[in-house]
Amino acid sequence: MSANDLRVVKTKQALHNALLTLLSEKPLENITIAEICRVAKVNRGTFYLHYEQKEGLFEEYFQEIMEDLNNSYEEPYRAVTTLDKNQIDPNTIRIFHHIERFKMFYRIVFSKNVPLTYYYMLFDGIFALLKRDITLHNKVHDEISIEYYSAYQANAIIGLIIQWYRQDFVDSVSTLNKQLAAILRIGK
Amino acid sequence: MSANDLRVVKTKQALHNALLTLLSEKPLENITIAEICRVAKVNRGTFYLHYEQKEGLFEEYFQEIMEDLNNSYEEPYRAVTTLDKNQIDPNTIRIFHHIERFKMFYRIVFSKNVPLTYYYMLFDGIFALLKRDITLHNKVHDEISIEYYSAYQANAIIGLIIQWYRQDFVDSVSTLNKQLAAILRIGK
DNA sequence: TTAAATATTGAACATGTGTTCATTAAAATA
DNA sequence: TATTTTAATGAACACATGTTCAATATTTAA
Repeated sequence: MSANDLRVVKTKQALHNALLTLLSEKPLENITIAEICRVAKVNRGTFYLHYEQKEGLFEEYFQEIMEDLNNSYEEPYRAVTTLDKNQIDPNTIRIFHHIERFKMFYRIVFSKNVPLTYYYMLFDGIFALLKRDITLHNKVHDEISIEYYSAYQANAIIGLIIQWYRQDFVDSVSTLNKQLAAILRIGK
Repeated sequence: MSANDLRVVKTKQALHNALLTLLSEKPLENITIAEICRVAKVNRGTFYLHYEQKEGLFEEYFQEIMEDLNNSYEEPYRAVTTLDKNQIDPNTIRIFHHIERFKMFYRIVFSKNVPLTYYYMLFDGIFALLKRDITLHNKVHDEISIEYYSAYQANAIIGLIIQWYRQDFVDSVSTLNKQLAAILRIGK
């Protein structure tokens, strides 16, 4: 099943559109594979040729979103990231902008009936950014494992995002930036 | 459906035992409701009288486990918790002992195809413990929301647990305790 | 112990899941 | 363009899901 084959491209596109259409009507958990295929006018067997679950289809979108997250840090802004408490500037923190930008998706990612997969995708993304930064500035003592330290910091940030999500993202991006900056300032 | 009715008690017990039996054979995701009912010798319709999904059944176990977590902190040990970097002593941190004790369950909780529900149950448990401790010692500046701060710290600890889980809990409890203590010591 | 209350059962139904396989249609390539 | 390659289809299968309802069995309470 060559990814370049026009038939494959057309089929995936139809499935993508169908999922988007259905997501605007109801939550992912209430959408069935049979339904997606009916809307996409694609044979159900064909779906299984490309994906195992409807979650795999959503995952393809999410990967694009994770690329946006990475791109945020290719800019001169890279920051949260620079966990140096003395230099941090709330305005240079990009991650909350990213979440806000795609909050429609993150509402799905954080909903309680969805599998942990997406959570791990986000975790891995932030983990990688932080690890890169921590390694570059190697400001970690010998006794601390960079892996554990990165996991700690990455998930801590997601903790803020969870709290934010649970209030349906009512707080502003700048509130989140300030909270994080203040928290990091405590241990100074 | 009175929870005291002997028939209800017997039915739930049968379903619990069936789930445990099946979990020793295969992962939760591969277990079907129909299968649980066959093993439990309970009518499938009866299952739906008490639960909506197989996940609800697992949730009942997990609630007991969360009680163990809370009990850990009713002892004079309460600690992680006491996020005062100057006083922290790795040996007083109980949470990793708890995870180790129930690692069979946490392997399920953290597996990627399981719904986020259990993650949130753990998060809420740790969140509550930390919030209580932070409030008691109110060592937080005015600019920081206790909610955000608690969410940050709670999820940071879960970050360590995720990293631990991903290596199938090979590291010792004391390694985890030392890592956390060292990380907290950084911001001192 | 008897009567009333109610949890469980079994059967049935429409729909979804995941898989298979021969047939058809569309795309790649020569 | 003609030929080869291969993705998509439709039909069928066994099984799971979620729901309904009258009949039955167990428990509770009088």
